[in-house]
Amino acid sequence: MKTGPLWCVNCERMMPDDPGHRLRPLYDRLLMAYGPQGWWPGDTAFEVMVGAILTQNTAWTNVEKAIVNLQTAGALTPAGLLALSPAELANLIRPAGYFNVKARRLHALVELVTQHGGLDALFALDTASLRAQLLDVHGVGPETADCILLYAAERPAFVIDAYTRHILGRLGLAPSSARYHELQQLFVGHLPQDVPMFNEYHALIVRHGKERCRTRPVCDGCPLCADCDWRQRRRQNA
DNA sequence: ACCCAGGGTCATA
DNA sequence: TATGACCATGGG
Repeated sequence: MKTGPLWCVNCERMMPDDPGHRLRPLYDRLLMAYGPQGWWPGDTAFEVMVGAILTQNTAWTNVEKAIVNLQTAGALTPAGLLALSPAELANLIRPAGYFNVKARRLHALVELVTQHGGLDALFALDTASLRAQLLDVHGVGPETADCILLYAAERPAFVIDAYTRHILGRLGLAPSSARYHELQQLFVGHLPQDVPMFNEYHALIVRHGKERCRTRPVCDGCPLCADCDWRQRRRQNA
């Protein structure tokens, strides 16, 4: 990725060339501001996988209702979920929205688990193979695959979402045209491959987004704007 | 009434 | 490659 020098428009000084150098301080500041987020909410790896599908473009509060319905129906296991008809499953997950689409996606995901003879066998795969298998499932894209890798299989996969793109853009750390893999490499390439830290980092980014998106003026009390280091913008010529 | 959430797929140009 | 339509409920 092309990266020019970073210039703080507030304090008028140069920042390190590599935007990746800002990612550790960014994490520290988010953690300081919001504290540990305790992700992922869910008791089992399978429940996390189900939640990863259900939360696609959907508020988590709605997902919780769907999870409760599945739990009550005994459908939070591969066998239990597979025992449901598409219509029954769709009805249970109705509160999460897109219920017909997501019912099919859940069945496809369970099919992958079944093909490998269970979740333990599936998660015995190396990370690259597991990610490829997940991406083969209809309805599992890069973000959902990495959510499952990180929060269910506990692999060092950094999750990129819309909030991540927004924050990186505002801080001038990546262009809006950057692709998923490029943004992911920015994090993976400049941070230790630490699963609990990746876990917390993404959760903090989402927390920050929910906390501040559309509820307050952009820089009013924002923990990322608290000192001038965060008001940097890329410049062509210093 | 309007906007959008912890996305992904598919059809077009 | 890059947009746009579509899926659908619930809370602000």
